[in-house]
Parts: sequence; C-alpha cells; structure tokens
Amino acid sequence: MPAAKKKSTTASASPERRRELLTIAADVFAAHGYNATTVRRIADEAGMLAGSLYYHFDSKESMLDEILSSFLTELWDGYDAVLAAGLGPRETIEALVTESFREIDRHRAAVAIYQKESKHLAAQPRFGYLTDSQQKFKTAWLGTLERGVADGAFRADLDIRLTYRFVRDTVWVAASWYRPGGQHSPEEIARQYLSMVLDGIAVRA
Amino acid sequence: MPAAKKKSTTASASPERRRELLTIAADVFAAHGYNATTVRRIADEAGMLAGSLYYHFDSKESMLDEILSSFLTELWDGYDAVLAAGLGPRETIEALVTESFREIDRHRAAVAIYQKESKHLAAQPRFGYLTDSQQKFKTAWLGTLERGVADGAFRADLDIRLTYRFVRDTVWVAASWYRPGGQHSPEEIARQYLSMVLDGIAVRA
Amino acid sequence: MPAAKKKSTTASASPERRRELLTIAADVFAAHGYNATTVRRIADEAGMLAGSLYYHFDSKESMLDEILSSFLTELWDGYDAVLAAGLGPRETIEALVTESFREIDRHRAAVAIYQKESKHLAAQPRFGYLTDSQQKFKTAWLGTLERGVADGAFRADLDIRLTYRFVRDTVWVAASWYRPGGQHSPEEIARQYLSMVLDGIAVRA
Amino acid sequence: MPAAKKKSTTASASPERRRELLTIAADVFAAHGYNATTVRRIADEAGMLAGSLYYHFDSKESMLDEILSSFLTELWDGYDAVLAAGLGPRETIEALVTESFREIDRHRAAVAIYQKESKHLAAQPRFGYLTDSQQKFKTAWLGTLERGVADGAFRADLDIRLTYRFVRDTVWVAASWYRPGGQHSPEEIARQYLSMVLDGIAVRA
DNA sequence: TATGAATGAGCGTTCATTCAT
DNA sequence: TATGAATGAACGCTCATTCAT
Repeated sequence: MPAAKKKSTTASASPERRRELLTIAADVFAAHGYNATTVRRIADEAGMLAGSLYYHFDSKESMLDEILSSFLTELWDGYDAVLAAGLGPRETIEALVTESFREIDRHRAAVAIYQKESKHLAAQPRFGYLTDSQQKFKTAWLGTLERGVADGAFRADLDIRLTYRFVRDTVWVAASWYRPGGQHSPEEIARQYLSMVLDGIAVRA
Repeated sequence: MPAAKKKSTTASASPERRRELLTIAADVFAAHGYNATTVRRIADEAGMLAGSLYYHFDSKESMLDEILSSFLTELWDGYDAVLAAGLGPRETIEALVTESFREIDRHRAAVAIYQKESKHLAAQPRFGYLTDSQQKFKTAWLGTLERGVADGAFRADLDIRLTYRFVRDTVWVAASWYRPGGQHSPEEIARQYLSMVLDGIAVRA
Repeated sequence: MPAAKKKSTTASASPERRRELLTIAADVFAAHGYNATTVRRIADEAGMLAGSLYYHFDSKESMLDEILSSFLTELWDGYDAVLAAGLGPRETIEALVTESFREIDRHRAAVAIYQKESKHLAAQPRFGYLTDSQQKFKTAWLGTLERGVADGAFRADLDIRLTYRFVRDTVWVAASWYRPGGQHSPEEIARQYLSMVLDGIAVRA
Repeated sequence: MPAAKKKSTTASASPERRRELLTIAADVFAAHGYNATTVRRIADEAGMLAGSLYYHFDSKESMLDEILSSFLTELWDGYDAVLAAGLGPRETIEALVTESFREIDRHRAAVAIYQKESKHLAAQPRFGYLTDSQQKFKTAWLGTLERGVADGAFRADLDIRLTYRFVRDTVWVAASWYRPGGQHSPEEIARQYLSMVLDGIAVRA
C-alpha cells in the first residue's frame, strides 16, 4: 500500500526502534497536526537529535506514510474478515462498527491523523492508497446498507448516501475524543453506538 | 469575543473589503488547513500582494480569529433564541440541530476550520472564547438531553455523555462533506439526521 | 534555453537588481565552485540575508541556470554571426577563437562555471541545453576543421578529433587564468593563441 | 608531502586495502567532484558502511590528500628524471609532454581531481604542497621554454607566459576527456599533441 | 490602499564524523 | 575490521511580518 520504497537504505534498520519512533511520531502528529509538527519535536520526544531520525526514515513524510499505511493494512485485515464471513446486513454493520472501535482503540493516533489529514493527502500520488481505501470503504458500507434496505432490515425512507455518511462519521469521529484505557471498552462503546444508530435515542412511542 | 485589537490601526479599513478578504481567507483555510495556508496564497486569491494584507489585518492569526469569532457570535444568536423559546427537550434538540445545519450552510468554511483547528487553538489565551463556547455548548446540549431522559423523551439506558458526543459530532462533521447548493436543503438534511438520531436506521420490529 | 519558468512569480522583479545579484552569484560560483558556494555567502556578498535572495530567484539552481543560459545565448549570437559570414575555414577558426576570447572577457565567471560544472549538470533535464550547445559547438568547429583539411588549409596528418579537442580546450581553459583588465586585450590574446595553434611554437626549419 | 598524520591510529591498516579504497575514492571524486561526493557513496562503492572508512582514513579530506600527494610524488619522479637528463629544450619539452600523458594514463582520476580542485585547495595549509608543485612545475616548463627561445629553438615573438599557459593547459585538460584503453596510446597522443604545439595545425605555405 | 523589497526565525534535510560493540 | 546508531553543524528554503514609498 505505501509508495514503493526506493532503495530503502534506511528500511533495514532495526524494526523495534522504528516501531518506537513511529509510535512517538504518531502521537505528536495526532496531538498537533502533521504540518505543525516539527521533526525536531519528534526527535526531542524520542531523546535524540533531529538529524538522527533520518538514519531510520527517509523523511518526515515517509513516517506519516508508514503510520497511515500500516494502520490501513491492519484495518482491512479486520474488515475483510468481517466481509468474508457471510453475515446478514445488520450483523455485518454491527461487526464492522465493533471492528472499527477496536482499531480506534489500538491505533488512536493513526486514526486521528487519518481524520485530519487524509483529505488533502489523498491528492498526492504517494498517498493514493488513501483514496483507494476510501473507495473500498464506501463500497463495503454502502453495499451493506443497500442490502439491508433491500431485505427490510434498514429503513427505506432515508437518503442512503446520507445514511452512509452518518454511520461512517459517527464511528470515526470518536477517535477525536477517545482515550484508550477509559471507562468503556471499545466493545462497550461499539454496543452503545450501534444501539443509538440502529434504534435511535428517542424512546419509542 | 476576539481579543481586543492592539493598535486598531488596521480597523479603519473599509468593512466591505475586510469581509471579502475574510471570506477568501476562510475558504482557503478550510480547503488546505490553517497552518498549510500561506498568507501569500490568500493574497493571490484576493489579487494583491502578501504584504498588502497587513493593511487590513494585524496578522494571519487575527484573520482566523475574526473568522471564528464572528461565526460563533452568529451561531450563539441562533442557539440562544432556541434555548430561550421554552420548548420541550425533543423539540429543543430538533431546533438546535436544524439551526446547526443552517449555520453549516451559511458558514461552511468557518465550521470546517473550527472542526479542524479548534482543539489546539483552544490552548492559546487569544482563543479562550473557543473553550467558553464549547462549555456553553456542552451545557446546553447535555442539559437538554438530561431533561429529555428525565421526562421520558429520551432513552435512559444509554451513557449520556456518549449520547452527547454522538449527537454533537454527528451534526458537525457534516461540514466536512457539505456543499452549499447541493440537492438537499439544510432543513431537509436536518430532518433526515434527526430522524436517524432519534429513531435509528433500523426498521422497527 | 533555460528550463521553462514555472509561474515565475519572482521573474517579474526588477531586472537591474537581478543582474547585479547574478553577477555577484556568478563571481562566487566561479571562485569556490557551485556546490561549495552557500546561498548565505552570495547573500552576504550582496549585503542581504539568505532568505531575501528568494524574492528574486526561485532557487540557487535557478541562479546558476540563468547565468549559464544567458551566457550561452550571447555566445551563440556571436558564433552564429561568424558562421553565417561565409568565411573560409582558416578565417572562420580565427573569427571563432577571437569571438571566444571576447566572451571570456565579458563573461569570465560564467565561462569558468561552465568549465567546471557543465559536465555533471548536463545530465539534469533542466540543463539539457548545455548538451545541445555542446553538440552545436562540436558541429561548428569540427565541420570547419574538416573543411580546412579538405581544401588544404589544415594538416591532413592529424587525428581530426584530437585536433578538435586540442583547439577547443586550448581556448576555453584560458578562462581559468584570464583576468579582465590584464595587460593583454582579448583580441591580442586571441592573436597569439591563433599564431601558436596555427603555426606552432617551434621555429621553422 | 601530505601533512603529518596526527594520530596515525589509522595508518596501521593493511596497505592493499587502503590502495583499493583510494582507487575507488579517486574514481568517485573524479566523476562527481570532491564536494559533491559523499563519504557514504565511496563506502557504498567499496561495499562497506560510511563509518567503516574511518578505520582506514582520518577523514574524507585525508583521502583526497593521499590521492593527490601520491600522484604528485610519482609525477615528479618522472619529471625529475627528465630534467636531470641534460636534454636540449625541444627534447625536454617533448619528454615532459610524453611523461605527462603517461601520468594521465596511469592516474586519470587523480589528474582530473587535481584539475578541478587544486585551485581552491591550494589555499589551505594542508595542501600547500600543491602550490609548491605548481611553482616547481612553472619553473621547469618556463625555464625550458626560455632556454629554447634563447637558443633559437622556440619562437621569440610570443609572450612567453602565454606560451607557458598554452602548453601547460593543452596537455593537462586532456585528462577531462581521456579514457585509458582508448584507441590512442599515451605516447601516440603525446606525439600528435607535440606536433600541433610545435608545428601548428595549419599547412605551411 | 497597495507595492516591492527585505528581515529573521525556523524548518526539513544532509553529511562528515564519532564511538560503543 | 566493520557495524549500527547517533551527533552537530550547516544547508537550501519558506514564510509571516515590516516598512519606506
């Protein structure tokens, strides 16, 4: 998914150190935004000098790339498993939402970065995989919703594109306030979100 | 709401030109992000040189300030009217959501900027009013939800803070995809969103 | 001849200032080499800060580009006039050599830079015109030499490619020691060089 | 000739490996220029990491130093033999030119580096021997030319300093295009060059 | 009101060099 | 002998901002 590594002189460096540094970078990117984050800041946080980061990575952008692409790889591992399971539309939605909250739990920083930056990054060829992913995402969710409308599981009186955006946003914005280790587990949050999305917050007449 | 103008040398410039420039600036901020937007880009779009903007504004930040604060002023005019109307909880929520989509329609750029930047701006004293507004916002919505739970309009089995975040985010993220002049009026979008939020997307048993 | 200017926001700046700055830059490039010359050094010499240069030029490389391309433009103006004059081979060579020393006199720095850098610059697309120029150069000189051999003006017992390189280098390396305002005028140097090249330094038997 | 090794910690390394590495370094310096050559590039070419070179050499500069000084040592071995042979001026020039082309053949990279870099290197104390060598060089060639003018072997109507530069440059620039193993042997090239320099390229009247 | 030219701080990046292993 | 990881200084460049005109 990431742009092809050129010669990747740097790619051979010890993978554990890379992970550590990427985790740090992701946190800083998530907290202050990619553009506003200086490479010196990341290095500070890692206890090294700015230049030293370039032993491990080609560029600031390649850190971002690796953060986002490895997140998306994992996300799609989960999604693809759900989609291949042959569930009904409602159960599929439930599983996708649950899986999403699990990803938010595991990759909070990456998700937050994705939320803030993917729109303008998608324009760059290097981040073309973001657009691809978005497309797959849309196909999967919209398709499931349509199946649900067709077989009577979901309401037919709603604009399905609005519904799609509603469900999609509803889930992912959670990354902006979610803190791992909070009082609710991802599964519990997913359960409540699903309850709201599927049945509404109003008491039934 | 904005921090007091220091010199107000610049405040004497013609108000219409200011408006025009702020509209341009807001669009560019919304499209590319505040940090990624150069003052030169705004000037280009306005057909002038970067330095010339400083006749009208103290700084890039003060443009942002004015954009956000004038948006919030208008927003609260609308909200306060709703809250003063003495409606029941459900009707209040409906009115607030409708009002919100109207604001998104009128101030799309400002809303988008607000979404992306308010979190880290709120830390700066100059933008303290963002925090104040958020607080008022929370009080109004959370209070209404609690009233609704108390009088049986809203479900009591949900974590009310989750519900609050759910409704809040659900509405405002719409600014990220909303395009004025699209096929749905703000009121129509509000109606469908409210229908989903209140009654859910699942068909009732 | 230079690579197409992109948008050339900077190209509109006052042409006199540009000339001044390019003259300064050319001198520094010639004295210390392009790579070893820092943009700060040029700025120092011009009495400004490094960043200020970027108001006038896109990049260090574009300064180099402009220096070399405007030199080559002038050079070919002179050469083309000579080649169009319909002179015999010996007179053509004499005129070309004289013209060359005049160019060395007028553009000493540019010629020195050209000597040192053109070989590796020619590989970059932006400097493709260097290769083009070299090709034209070779065609003009080699052709004239061949004409001279054919009509008996030049010796037939020499490897003509060696002769070409001999004459070419002989002339242009002079830029490495030539100082304008020295005791010999360019025309006088040309006369002596031609005398050596054509008749040799040995006394005739 | 090179500056005294400070620590000579590195001097204990196996001399053959040093030679290999210096040959590689010289080729890269010659191809891309000293400044533009990174220590990493040399190491890559040698199949090791950049830091590892520092086991063999004190610094990048000391590689350059060793390349240039050992070339000059060999060159002067040859020159001194010629100068001690008691030949007439014309024969001395012939022998020096021939010797020079032999050195270009054997040390092409070193000669090319010398051509490009010696001018600005000579300013540094460490490379003072370059200036010394240039001085000896000038004395030897200029002296021989003067002897030749005095005894009627060389033309008296030329500015002798111009003649000196002419002959000197004429020979050494050849290093910029010479490729060992080409169709002409160094001796053959020397013969043709001498023929041009001594008798000129024009056909005698 | 706006321009043209400059400032100055800071940014992402490179690279010769060091050093424990 | 060589590696892996880091240093630290410098580099080309960007950009918000200033100010005389």
